[in-house]
Amino acid sequence: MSVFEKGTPFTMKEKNKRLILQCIQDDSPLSRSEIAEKLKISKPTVSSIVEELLQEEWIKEIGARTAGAQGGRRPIQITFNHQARFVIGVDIGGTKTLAAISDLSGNLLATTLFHTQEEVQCGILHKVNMVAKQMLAELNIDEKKVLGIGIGVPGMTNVKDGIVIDAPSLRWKMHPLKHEAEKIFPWPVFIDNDVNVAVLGEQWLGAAKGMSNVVLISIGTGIGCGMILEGNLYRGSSWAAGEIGYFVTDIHQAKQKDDPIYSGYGFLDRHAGGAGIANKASQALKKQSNHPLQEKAVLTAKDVFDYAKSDDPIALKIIEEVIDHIGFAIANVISIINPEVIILGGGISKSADWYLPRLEEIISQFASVPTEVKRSAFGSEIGVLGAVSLVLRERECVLKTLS
Amino acid sequence: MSVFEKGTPFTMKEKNKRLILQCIQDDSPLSRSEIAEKLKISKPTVSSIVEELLQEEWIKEIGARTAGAQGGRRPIQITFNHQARFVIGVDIGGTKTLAAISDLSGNLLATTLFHTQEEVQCGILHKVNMVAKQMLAELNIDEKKVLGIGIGVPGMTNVKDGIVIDAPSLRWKMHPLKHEAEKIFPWPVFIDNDVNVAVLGEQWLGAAKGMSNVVLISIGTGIGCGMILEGNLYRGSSWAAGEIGYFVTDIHQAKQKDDPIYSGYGFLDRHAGGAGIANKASQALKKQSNHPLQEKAVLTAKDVFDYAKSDDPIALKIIEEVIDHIGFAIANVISIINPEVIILGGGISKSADWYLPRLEEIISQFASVPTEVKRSAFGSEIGVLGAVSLVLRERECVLKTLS
DNA sequence: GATTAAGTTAGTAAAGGTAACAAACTAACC
DNA sequence: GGTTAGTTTGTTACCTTTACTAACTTAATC
Repeated sequence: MSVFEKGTPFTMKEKNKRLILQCIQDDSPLSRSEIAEKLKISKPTVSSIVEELLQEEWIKEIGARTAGAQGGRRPIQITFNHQARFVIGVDIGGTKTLAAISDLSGNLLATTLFHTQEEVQCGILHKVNMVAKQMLAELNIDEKKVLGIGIGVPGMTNVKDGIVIDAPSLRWKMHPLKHEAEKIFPWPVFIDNDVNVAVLGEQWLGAAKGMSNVVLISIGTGIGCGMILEGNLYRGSSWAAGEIGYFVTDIHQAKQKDDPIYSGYGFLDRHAGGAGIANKASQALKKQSNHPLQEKAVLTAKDVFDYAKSDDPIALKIIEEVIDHIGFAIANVISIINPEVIILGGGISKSADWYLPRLEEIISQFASVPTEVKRSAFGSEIGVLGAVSLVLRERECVLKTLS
Repeated sequence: MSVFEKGTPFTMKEKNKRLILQCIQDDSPLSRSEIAEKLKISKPTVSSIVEELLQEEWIKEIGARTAGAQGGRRPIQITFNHQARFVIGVDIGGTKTLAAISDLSGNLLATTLFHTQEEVQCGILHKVNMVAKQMLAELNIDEKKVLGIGIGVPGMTNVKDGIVIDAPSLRWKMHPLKHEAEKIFPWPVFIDNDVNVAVLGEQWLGAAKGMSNVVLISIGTGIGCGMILEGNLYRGSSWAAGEIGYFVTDIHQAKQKDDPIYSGYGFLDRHAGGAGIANKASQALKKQSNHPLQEKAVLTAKDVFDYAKSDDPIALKIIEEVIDHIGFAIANVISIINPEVIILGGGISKSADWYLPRLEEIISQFASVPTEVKRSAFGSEIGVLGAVSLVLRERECVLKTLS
């Protein structure tokens, strides 16, 4: 697709056009002459390509700047048109689904939230299509100006064939989501794992802006990570990269016969994931009497966290162990990947401030190189932002649409 | 360097030229017309580029094939000229250094081995230069036909600036090897970590031929791994990727106060590396009497392995623990990287047959996806082969030399 | 008005594409 | 067995696209 493309005058021009647009997007406002200087492309070439981009509305002229101190003609300022095209981002979660319309700079112009489960029967995608069209109508955006729709899915995904291999919370197995979506939407469809999508978002506009090597660790029901390596999402040879829920951080415990094995969950999931925490807590409470948590009908990881924060000894012991497991897992990730930064995402990242010092202690002591750990820069919108970023990345071919 | 290159008629031609040469290298013999068909480049363009490549001796015409069944002009067969240029590969090891002259297909035409330590004083590179020139003279190869020299170094290396950050066995710290080499050799110089170089070799011609996602795990004095991800060597954000010697596979043991810490070595190095094995064995023997290993003045990991193979209980217990640590470490690598294959390299890979079943057992039980584990396809020549591959990869610009 | 910088116009060179053609072969036919 | 039709390879001639250089116009400052 990219490497094996032959060179023709046409591809040559496409390349230069993309280069110029990118340059304007990064450093606007710019004049034609500044672009020529920056990219070392001759002024006539720049002028002719800029002319085309203007016609296609990718860029705008915003009048002349004052001339330099030594005089000369005033340069015509050119800026990127953030509203040239739009992208639809969708974050399908186990409980809630968020859909949004975004411009080319990641400004979310409209969002709609709905409960996933209520729609899972008659088709989440139809619901998405409905709310998307509604939002587009309200914003008065022509459907033809939509570059594509990006969908983040909570499960392992074969991006190439567009198949969701396994998404337990949606009960999808080998679900041909992309194919199905292409029948419904009039736009190009791109799908990926929710963690991959999240790290794309953080690298585009969040805690890892512009970095080339980024790992986002998501701790929720299970534990997983998304990785951007050398600027590109790394998905592994069978879409299973980043499955650190399977990390074994204690070989003696792993080898014990009574260490439980649930299919679809790994050692770290069981010992540090949300479900594992709740499980451990209820086991510990059985041996105990008169504990306030016993009154809860359904025990969640959040409950255990809350009690730990208020220094409840039982909860604290559990959480400390959990944090240790996570800390060593992160240290191991650092040792093998050597990222610029580790970003904490997922439900548990909300209490990050509380346990971050302990994580940092473990990392500084055991990881191969000291590495910064940050929490996610976004809240619930990270998923849709990442989905938008996915579309923009995969559709480098953007310029071909209108030219 | 690659992404930000503008498109000009010249770059366009370079691209097509490279494409055609690659095509011939992969599938020779080919005719002009087959190339045009394969690459969808017009016949006149192919002819003119082929003409240039012939002039530059990158390819050869080897006479006509018989025509097809339906008649027609006999196609002129074109093959890649493996001897068009040559590459020098150097593998600097802690004890021995191997230098070799290779053609473009990885045939080692001549090799020279010498002891590293004897030359480390007055300069390994001068010795390399001497033997290289000698080999070139014997093979009657013009110095100008050497594309470059690749050097594998046993330590962390900053490839961009050409600085060896830390190579304990050579006592190099922040050693500007590339700069020094460029003063000595009349050829372009490329350096990298020995493990990175090894995985390049395996992916080029060995156990991972043509695969895109490969991890080579090297177990010697310490433990490290080299990774090819999406076809490219992955080196991390500060040249520290693959430092799995720092993996912690047992958090309880790691947290113990008496778990020793040597700087430059990680948890896994200490518990499963060569030095760690020898250490553990001598400790165990102190509590024992009348053990044949006690007679050894210097205890090596190989000794312990040999005794374990002959069912000596003390050695066996140590080795079994070591294999477990390594097995879980590999399982963790698989879970995060999801490579197509894991290759075992380094000194200990020689006894791989013996412990491979146990590794496979651990991996199938604990890794996120079942993954094949192979041993290295090469012996001592893997380092120089990889170094040659490094030069060929980094010098994609090959065609610019003579054109 | 001289100077300077921005942007355009005119002409040239480089590269790839298409179409037609020569070359070289097979096969069938008389 | 010689001739002819059909096929495939590789080349030649010409066209189009694109970028570049150089000169020029425009619109500022001093």
